[in-house]
Amino acid sequence: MLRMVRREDRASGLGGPRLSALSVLVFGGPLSLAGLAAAEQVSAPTMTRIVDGLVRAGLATRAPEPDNRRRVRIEATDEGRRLLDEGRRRRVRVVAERLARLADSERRAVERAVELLERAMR
Amino acid sequence: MLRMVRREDRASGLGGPRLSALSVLVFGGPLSLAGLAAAEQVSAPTMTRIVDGLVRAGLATRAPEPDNRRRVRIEATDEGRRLLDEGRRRRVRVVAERLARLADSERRAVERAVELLERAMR
DNA sequence: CACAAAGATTAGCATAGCTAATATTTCGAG
DNA sequence: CTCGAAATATTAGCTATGCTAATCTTTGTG
Repeated sequence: MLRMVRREDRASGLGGPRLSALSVLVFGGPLSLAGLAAAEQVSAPTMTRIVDGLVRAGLATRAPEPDNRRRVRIEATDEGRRLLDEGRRRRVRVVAERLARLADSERRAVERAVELLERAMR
Repeated sequence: MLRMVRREDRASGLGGPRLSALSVLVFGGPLSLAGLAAAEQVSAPTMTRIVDGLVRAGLATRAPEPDNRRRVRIEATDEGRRLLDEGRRRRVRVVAERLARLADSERRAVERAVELLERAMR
């Protein structure tokens, strides 16, 4: 999901992959390991260790699914949600400050270009 | 310099940091280790090892500077230049194909927005 | 000459990426 | 109902990247 670690993100103490996986859990809800690995385009063993780190840090929980105990259900904790919200606020603030330098009409032009690019790149 | 490894880059067999450092050498010319580390915003020991990899792969050379032998001069090889050019062609082609979906006026609107954002983010 | 400063490397640790091999649980065929 | 195959996750073992602290080499200076 997230693809880069920016200066504003480093305050969290988490590396990019953990932060990114956590954001999938927070904004997309609980997932199996395979689901999370697919969402992050990473192999299952790699995701196992990223989740290890999140669980150790108290940012996610891991428990076997009751229906099918081959699967694990990975879920963000409240602390994980809080950490991510703070990170997002920091990020948004940095970009918002810079966008505020543009005139209203210029900002509208940027919005329009974003729409065009989203359509073209899809 | 480069910040992400895209699908189109992986054909090179190089990871993001090596590819990125190589691009600095190719487009910016030879540099000392400290110079390259600063350009890539990475510590000197980290850059030492990235350069190790480039040299092992035959994509860069490392030699002591004759004037001041404390320094090393790191330079891209012809093979390094070739590899990077091919990667760039792949990348440019992917984006160009998608941009071709836009009408001329739309593409001009995107260009204008890029200028605005470059100014605002600086 | 002796010692400090500059520049690079080495040592040692953690995170992330991979593939191959190994549990563990579930399902299906007979 | 049992036994083997499939599904899912983890472990093992490798490489690459990131860091700081310690070291080595070269240069400059009192």
